[in-house]
Amino acid sequence: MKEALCKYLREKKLDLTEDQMIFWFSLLTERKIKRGEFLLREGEVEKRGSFVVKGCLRLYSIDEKGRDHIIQFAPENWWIRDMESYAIGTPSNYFIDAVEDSEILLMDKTAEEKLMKKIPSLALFFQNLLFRRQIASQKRINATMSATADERYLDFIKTYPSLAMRLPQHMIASYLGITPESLSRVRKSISKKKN
Amino acid sequence: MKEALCKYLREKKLDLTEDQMIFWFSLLTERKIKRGEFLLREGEVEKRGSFVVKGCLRLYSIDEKGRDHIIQFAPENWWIRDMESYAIGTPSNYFIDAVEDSEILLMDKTAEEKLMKKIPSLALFFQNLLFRRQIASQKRINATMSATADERYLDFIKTYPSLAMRLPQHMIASYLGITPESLSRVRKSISKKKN
DNA sequence: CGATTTTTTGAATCATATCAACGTACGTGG
DNA sequence: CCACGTACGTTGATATGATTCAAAAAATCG
Repeated sequence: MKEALCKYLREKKLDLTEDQMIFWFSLLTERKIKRGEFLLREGEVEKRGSFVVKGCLRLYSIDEKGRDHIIQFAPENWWIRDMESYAIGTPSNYFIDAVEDSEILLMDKTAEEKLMKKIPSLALFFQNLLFRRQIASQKRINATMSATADERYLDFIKTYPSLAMRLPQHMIASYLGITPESLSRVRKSISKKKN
Repeated sequence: MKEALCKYLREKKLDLTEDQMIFWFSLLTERKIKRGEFLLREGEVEKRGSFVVKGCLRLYSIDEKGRDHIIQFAPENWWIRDMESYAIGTPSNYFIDAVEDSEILLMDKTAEEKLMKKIPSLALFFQNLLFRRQIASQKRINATMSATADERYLDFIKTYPSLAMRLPQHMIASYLGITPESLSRVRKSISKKKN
């Protein structure tokens, strides 16, 4: 399972020595989780991050009315965790579970700290990931304010075409911040326009 | 003007030596900008970040219909820039201007790189800022999906009470992603409830 | 295959937007 | 320092996009 991470790092052009890789791997835990299985529940403290080798996870909240709101999807080669709970140590307001049967690599906090200390180039690499995520979040904030549901949906399938294929529609709706019914209507009106 | 930065760093418990401070200051440019003056316009490339000593800046987009959407406010002791344009070097989709007459310290990209290399503890400090911003962005994304305009407004004045006092209402509306008219009604209905 | 989940559709409703008008506050130049 | 003009905030009437609830149709799973 760990070769997947190797391959990912090569693609990201992060060159680590054999020793560095082995050291990193020694800090990771492999795990398979089934669709619907939880990695984090509201109220728990996030103590680790996950790298998705296969499958897909999601980070989401559930509001007082019982509606869920997906903050992030994590398909292959994505990292996922509740950063707030992880960083500050407070009980999480979010859930993380598997959207599909998945294979993941877990890295806990002490492991991460050791790793960053020992391999500074990795620290830089993770910082870059954080940077990109922040850029993406800002775009998403802007999009929810300035674009209609149609536009956001079209943008979603353009940005994440493979996700749009594999995910159930109600989850895409949840990510877009609309109801499944609305998404269904959006799709209908779009397909009309195309013909 | 630079003492303001010193004070800020002390509050943040970032201990730098005299030499380090002097080195940093040598890389900064002081500037005063008047209300309404631009620091960045759509189409330009962001080449620097600003630390606000006094006053308030804002980062916002303008959509095709001419409506503006405020992504971030930066009052005293905040850093502001269009990270996307800054990091990737692409033309910005945003504007940055002064909400009030302001005093700022500018740091350009080469300065930042030099600084991070020379003072690693500062790199860590900035990384922490980025972390916190990401957490805040995630919360904001979640809020726009799960909370009503009323709730988001109440949350805003709770989280940024001093900003809520100084800023014109239409800007708060723009930040919340609603129209000024709607905010006016939201405020009305809230004040009714209180009596 | 049946059972469960997901998607679609319809009708009523709700939150917010839009447009227009009016009053108010504000800062700017004479 | 006042008067004027512009920007800001409020209000009303109406429009619109999205939600809600209910139910049927379609897809998926065991």
